[in-house]
Amino acid sequence: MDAALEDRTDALFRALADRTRRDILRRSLVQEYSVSALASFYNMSFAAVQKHVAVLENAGLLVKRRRGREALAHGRVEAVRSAAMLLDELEELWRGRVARIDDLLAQDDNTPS
Amino acid sequence: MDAALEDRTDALFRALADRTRRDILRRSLVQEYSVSALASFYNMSFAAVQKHVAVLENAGLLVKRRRGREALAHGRVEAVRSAAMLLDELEELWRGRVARIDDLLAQDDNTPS
DNA sequence: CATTCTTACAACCATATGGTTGTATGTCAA
DNA sequence: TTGACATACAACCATATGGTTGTAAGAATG
Repeated sequence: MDAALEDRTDALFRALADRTRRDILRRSLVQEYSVSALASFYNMSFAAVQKHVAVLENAGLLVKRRRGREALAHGRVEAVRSAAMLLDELEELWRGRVARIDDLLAQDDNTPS
Repeated sequence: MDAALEDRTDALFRALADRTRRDILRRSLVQEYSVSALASFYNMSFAAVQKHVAVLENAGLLVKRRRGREALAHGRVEAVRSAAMLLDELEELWRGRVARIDDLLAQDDNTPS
């Protein structure tokens, strides 16, 4: 398994591992919000929310588009799906019916000692 | 949404956000491994692997049972499923066909300012 | 133009995380 | 009983994370 893929997977799950970010994601999956509109929902600074948005964006879970002075964020359901598929792979592994088991368990870094 | 539920969700995704832990989970979903057996797969200290196992256990992704002097770890596919279901909820939200949208978006802490 | 809104980003701080080594304890085998 | 093996856990360290405030700059509006 590719190290870059693992990096992206780390970022994906890490982005999901924060309740504020999950809430931002929920909202921005339903409709577009400017960063300041999102910020108004939480009792933390604008900059803090801005950072959360950046983490989600970095993980591919959300994209921003520019409209005048504001940045409109909307969630990317495909990224949510890809996270779900990674979990499905784990489940398949458990079911014992994975063809690519070598691929899944093969290590490049973190190599057996 | 319950704060305790959010805590568990944080722990779930956080546990999944590390490649070593994902690998431990993959392996222990297929079969039981003692902690030291798991440790032998990675070039880091036994204690480091032990901590990763503890993080997975704490997130409910894995359980340990005792056999003599060794602790056998095996993955809990139900926890993997519950993580997948959380992602499914996000997807449903995006599809716009969620009945419990109020429930999902209602905040107790992180209240609108 | 001047002002206000919205974003971007740097600097800083406290705590969490992922790793280490070392020590203690329990279990199996000789 | 002694010794080796497996686990547990504490202490420590460097870096990442989640928050803050402050500053700068682009875009809408008077």
